[in-house]
Amino acid sequence: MKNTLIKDNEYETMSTTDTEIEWIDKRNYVVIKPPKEFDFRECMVYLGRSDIECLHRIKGEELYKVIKIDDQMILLKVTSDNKEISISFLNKTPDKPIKTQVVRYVWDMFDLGTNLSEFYSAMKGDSILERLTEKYFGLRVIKINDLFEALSWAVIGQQINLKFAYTLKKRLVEGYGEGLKYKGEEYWLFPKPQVIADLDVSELKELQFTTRKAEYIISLAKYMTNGELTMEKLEDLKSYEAIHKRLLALRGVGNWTADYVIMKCFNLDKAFPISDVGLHNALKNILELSEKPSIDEIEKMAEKWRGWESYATFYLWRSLYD
DNA sequence: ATCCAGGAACTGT
DNA sequence: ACAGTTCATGGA
Repeated sequence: MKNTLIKDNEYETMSTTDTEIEWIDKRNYVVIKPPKEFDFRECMVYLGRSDIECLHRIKGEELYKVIKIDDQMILLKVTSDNKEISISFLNKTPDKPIKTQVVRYVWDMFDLGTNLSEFYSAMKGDSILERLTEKYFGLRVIKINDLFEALSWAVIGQQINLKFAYTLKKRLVEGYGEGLKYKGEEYWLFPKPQVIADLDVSELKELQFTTRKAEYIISLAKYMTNGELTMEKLEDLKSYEAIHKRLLALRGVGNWTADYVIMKCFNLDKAFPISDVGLHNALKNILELSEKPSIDEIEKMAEKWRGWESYATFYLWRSLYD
């Protein structure tokens, strides 16, 4: 992580694996320069899809979220006019090394390193996606930087309606996560696997988790705390296929969960939760079908999406919130 | 009341 | 390999 200070009030750059992040340190806030294919409002529509989401708060066009870096709870307010993304530090102004990590966090959360123009040109001529890429121009896959959170959230969402899924997540977060109070409101972090690993199934059943969901999440937490399952180990596998196979070996993780997690935690845009009911409903609506399309039919439609299945899925999900 | 929900494991063939 | 069954509870 090298930072080159150029001049006061000019962008300094931070290199990532594939791009450079341009940003400015303004003391109690920082400014990031996003790529031109970025629309903050479109991303906020997705972020605002549940009114009981507990891991961030939306007020008007402002996103509030607490994150933890180097053992410090940092409450962020994120806003953007699409030319700049501004990140304000509300509860404390961190030092420079922490700020660089916050910049990376927000950069990754909005998947700003992906070249969306490539996606858009690949979708030209596609009967479904071309229209969506125009309609939702600048929408980016909202990532989850915590593998355990992504896995747990996917397990929670298995075979139950989304509203109840959010209720379960809220109970888990407020029961076992760390919170920060600021101006009368609470902000939460997703629980650490170390905490969940020591729970008994009965403790999660009290929150109305089913026995299976409780078993899955506790065993995933154990794998993560004993080091069998880490982000680093998965990244070392490199390919989508290898990571997918590794995730499938975990109890409670099937095809849908593996693809969902890869989509939310990795920069592998071919992850494709093809069995997803939301995806099916989006296609049914857009194509004005009387029944949801079959997997075979979706595979046929998705031939043109090859390499961009995650983004195609995400744009279809977005269409559910119009 | 009935059906389904951002599925996955288990069982039997 | 593949299809059918079970899990389990809330929401519309």
